[in-house]
Amino acid sequence: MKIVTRFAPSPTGALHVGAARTAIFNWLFSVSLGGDFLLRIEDTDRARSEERFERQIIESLEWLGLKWQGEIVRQSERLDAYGQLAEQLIDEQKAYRCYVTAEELGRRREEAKKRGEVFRYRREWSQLGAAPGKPYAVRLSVSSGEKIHVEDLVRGGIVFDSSEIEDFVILKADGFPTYNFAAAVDDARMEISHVIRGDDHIINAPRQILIAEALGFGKPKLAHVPMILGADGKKLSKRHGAESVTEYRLRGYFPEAVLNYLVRLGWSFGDQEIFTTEELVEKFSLKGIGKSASVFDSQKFLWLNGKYLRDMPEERISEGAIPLIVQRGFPEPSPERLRKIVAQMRERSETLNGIVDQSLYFFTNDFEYDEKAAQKFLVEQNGEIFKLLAEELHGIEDFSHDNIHGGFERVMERTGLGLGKIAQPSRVALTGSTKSPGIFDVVEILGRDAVASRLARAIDFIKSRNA
RNA sequence: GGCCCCAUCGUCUAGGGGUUUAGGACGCAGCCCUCUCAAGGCUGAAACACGGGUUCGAAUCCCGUUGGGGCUACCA
Repeated sequence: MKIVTRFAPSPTGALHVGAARTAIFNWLFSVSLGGDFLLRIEDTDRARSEERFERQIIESLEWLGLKWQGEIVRQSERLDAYGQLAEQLIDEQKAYRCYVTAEELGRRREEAKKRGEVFRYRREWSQLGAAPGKPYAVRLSVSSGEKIHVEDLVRGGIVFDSSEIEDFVILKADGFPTYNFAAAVDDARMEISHVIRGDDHIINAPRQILIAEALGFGKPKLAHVPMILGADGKKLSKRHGAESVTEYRLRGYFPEAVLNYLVRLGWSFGDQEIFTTEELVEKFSLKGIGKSASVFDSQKFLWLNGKYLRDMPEERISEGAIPLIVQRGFPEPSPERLRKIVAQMRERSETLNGIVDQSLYFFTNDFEYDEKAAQKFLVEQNGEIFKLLAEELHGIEDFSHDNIHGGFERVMERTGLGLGKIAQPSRVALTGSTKSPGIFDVVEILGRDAVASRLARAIDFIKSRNA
């Protein structure tokens, strides 16, 4: 059997990490088995679907490197097909027109709830309010008292009682299919062999099976993967903060890291934490998927991204950093200088944005002193050190790490102080804070002029403060 | 409420009857390295939800309880 999977997002928002993981699982499954991975846009909710979301989802998929085969299928472009199939079911008496409005139904549901009853649509209401030309929905006739067996590749067999399922709508009054109908029809039409989707769809499985059976279509194999929960244990959603792939891209995460983190949420391969994409393709299988929901841990995600950051070819980091630097209003540094900054900062950051945000003092002399740091280190006796240091560094011909080290050594000799006593105040004078790469590296990257002016600035600062 | 799913450290997970003093990872704590911060290395604290079975033996199998989650739309 040819393996065909699909990712079927509805364009009602950015690509959510939960949806992204579903896409990743489908993609990995098909790629690892030499099958096809298709993309279908489920834009049957006219009110909520927007084209910009579709574009955003596609962009995220491309960014993650999830390539699909063939044309994108849009359900909104296939209205005729769903309509026809619905008509066919009506002709075969497997479905019928329902004239009861959604509002009326809502009212009845309310009432039933008040009485503590479970509301289920009854066929006898179908002619309620029927009139020529009046809009209607199409409902599937569901006979009660039957067992519907769902074979799930992750969970095993699940049995539903058809009595629990009302005659649900397959075609809305606006002529659009409902999710269940469109999905069942398209999965068959696109010859999807395996449907891998979130746990929250388990409940839809029997309905889609009913539709496929009514239509005489084959049924794809099903695999329901556990959901991703927020830190509060609830279904991950907008209120959990950064939850879209776009968001993480903008925060300076790498696509490989996003892929790696997401795939490990709910799937595992022994003890392994880090996977290249090639390894994932090689090692992925449905067997590794767990059954319980997982909590999205942004700290581990950050750590993983940092891991990738430390391993990544330098050029790629530099390339990614340039726009961020420019975006913050600084001129683009020379490649050599950027290379040095990146080499230092990649050890101290987790994301691309982190690198840039933590190295602002490399790009401007006009930075603020950290208040506590200034309090402690920009004091009278250190002013003398800055003067000596300025002298020693000024005389250095070749402004390299080793020669700078020598300059510091001479200051140490002249003052009788240890390196720490000199480096730390200098760090504050040069970077405004007590945290930075090694002081010789900082000095080298800054260059003679910036170092001189910053030391002078610190000396002035001390003076003005004492005045 | 009804239906469905799930249950190993705080979190992601390994383990699927004896190999287990339950392993790894994030996070946390300590130590080492060290000019600070990181990175890196080492060490530590930290879990089989509970109750019944089955079995010579159960984290592993079964049942129940409890807890959590999902769905309950002319949303997907």
